[in-house]
Amino acid sequence: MKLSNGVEWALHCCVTLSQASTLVPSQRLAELHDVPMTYLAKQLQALSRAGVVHSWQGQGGGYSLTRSAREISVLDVVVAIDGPGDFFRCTEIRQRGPLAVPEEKCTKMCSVARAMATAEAAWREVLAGITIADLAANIDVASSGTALKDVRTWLKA
Amino acid sequence: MKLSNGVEWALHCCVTLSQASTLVPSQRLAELHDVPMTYLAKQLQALSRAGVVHSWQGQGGGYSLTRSAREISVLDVVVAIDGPGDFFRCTEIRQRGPLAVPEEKCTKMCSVARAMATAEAAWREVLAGITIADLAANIDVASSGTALKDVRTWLKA
DNA sequence: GCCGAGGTACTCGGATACGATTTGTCCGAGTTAGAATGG
DNA sequence: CCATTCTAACTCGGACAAATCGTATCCGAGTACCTCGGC
Repeated sequence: MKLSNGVEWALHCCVTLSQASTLVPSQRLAELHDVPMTYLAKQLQALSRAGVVHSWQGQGGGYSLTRSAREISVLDVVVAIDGPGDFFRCTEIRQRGPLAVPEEKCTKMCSVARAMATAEAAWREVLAGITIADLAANIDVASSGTALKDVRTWLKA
Repeated sequence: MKLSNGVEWALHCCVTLSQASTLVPSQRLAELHDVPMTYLAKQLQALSRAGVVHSWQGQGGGYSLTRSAREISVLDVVVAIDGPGDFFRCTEIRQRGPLAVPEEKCTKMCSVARAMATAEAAWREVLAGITIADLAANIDVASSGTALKDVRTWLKA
């Protein structure tokens, strides 16, 4: 099991957008991160559909965050790219085979599914507690405060 | 992103094996859960390689747990089937493009990768805290104590 | 000089091929149980 | 009757196809800016 590469790109793009004072087209985002423009566009499309970013067409158009970077969690981005589905989907094995449990007896979730759901909830909780603003702040600390400034400068050029 | 179906099968098989007083061949496990025998064998193979179960060849052979059900965590099984790799693998985007950070400056993990790693650790921690014995106990409670007894009886028949 | 219409260039959006990973299947190697045979 | 050998059936293990999902790409729809012409 692995997460789509698009998640990483989307997160970096959101951090970049949080530093932009103007709209940023996908061409420019792709250039900055050195990734295939056409494929990145697909991810941005997903972000747009999920309401994380807003798109503006036409000359001078591009993408912008729909709300403050502090209001966008990492989970929002992950769900937008990877879909809302759970890692683990119970196929109700207990209802199959010679010892099948009748459906009316299955009032509670299967214990296996429950365990996986609990773990997944913990995962989601952590991601929901981290915002794009947090990511940006950490990046800045790691680079001694130059990284975000460089990005802002580059975006204006 | 989704977890392999084999994980669910493997977990149920481990619960079943925890109730067995003798070796259980893959044919019988497949019959009980109503899944393709040949494919289930593949998952059991993975469990065997990971040291979760022990296999015995020849007539009267089959599988058994290598240790007590209380000593086997759900995480052990998941890792055995799905592999030890992380969901998220950082491709070091920060080292690419016009604003690439030189490698010697990358002493700390990327903040994006760190966020994902934290979330994944939380997920693993939950799964590491749940054992096959716990799963069995919960199944039994949900079925008013009949499910495991039925399994034990069926295994002897 | 000002206003408006038109064209053009640039943007995003969905539909479309390719590749990799997961899923599913098969046959061969190894081992044990049992039967047959000789003592 | 017992020990030994042989056979045969049953088990797992790794190697082999098919399907699904993620990756990558292209071309069309839409919009804003700029230019050009008329007033």
